[in-house]
Amino acid sequence: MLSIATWNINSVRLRAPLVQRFLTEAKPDVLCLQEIKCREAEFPAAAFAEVGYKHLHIVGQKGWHGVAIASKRKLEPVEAPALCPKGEARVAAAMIDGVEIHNLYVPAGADIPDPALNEKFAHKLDVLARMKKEYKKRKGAGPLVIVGDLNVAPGEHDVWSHKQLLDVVSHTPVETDALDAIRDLGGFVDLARQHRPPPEKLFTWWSYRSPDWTVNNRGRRLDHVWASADLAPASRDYTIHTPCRGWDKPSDHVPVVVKLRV
DNA sequence: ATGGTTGTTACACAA
Repeated sequence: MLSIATWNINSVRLRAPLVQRFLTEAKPDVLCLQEIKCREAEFPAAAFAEVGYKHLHIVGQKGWHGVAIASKRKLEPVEAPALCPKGEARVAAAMIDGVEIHNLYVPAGADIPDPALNEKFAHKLDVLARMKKEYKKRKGAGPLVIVGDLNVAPGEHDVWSHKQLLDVVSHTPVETDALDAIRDLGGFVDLARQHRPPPEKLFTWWSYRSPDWTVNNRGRRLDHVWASADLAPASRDYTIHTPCRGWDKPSDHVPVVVKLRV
């Protein structure tokens, strides 16, 4: 069995103790992090080694973005698809136990859902378009898991209010259509919905801009785990670690873990 | 309808 976790940590240096707690309690074989917000040399590698995660593949930059894969098992970095036109640290790829893992951090896209008025939204759509092209081309080329903060809540049960979020970046039709197209043309299965089909609501993120995240449960499912069609039947479990949102000084995202029989 | 919080950085910006 191979268990893979994904978590947007919003500064891995600030939250290294939380990561240690999660790894100690959940014990995934692999943890994919987004928004580490540091360079490779600044990554708190000792904190990971201390709890058994000695294999690291870090793609960082100063201050913002940045992704990393930490593993108990041997990891072989592989070439990541060029998804960001600005060359920001948004993709890390590795082979672990014969499974290719792509750890992605798609731009949030700021507030105005119009690419003509908002350069960041245009950037987000550009990254999604590159994903579509790359993964359509790669289809059928071996077992692949895509994880990460894709910053899109695709379905109406992936947000607290479909109607009220239709004009809100992360749930606009241009974004949700793009994500659906990437998944379908790439031949991927959304493991969350394989295990927990609609109409169950599933959230992995709750905004900091609310005094109490538990009030009205106004979340969104921005963090995803997709498996290539050949691998999806090997999926055995899908868990959202919601209590992590209530830990001291939390990330606004919580970890998601899948188990694969490989 | 609006504003709300957090992290990194340097005297805002990104989310």
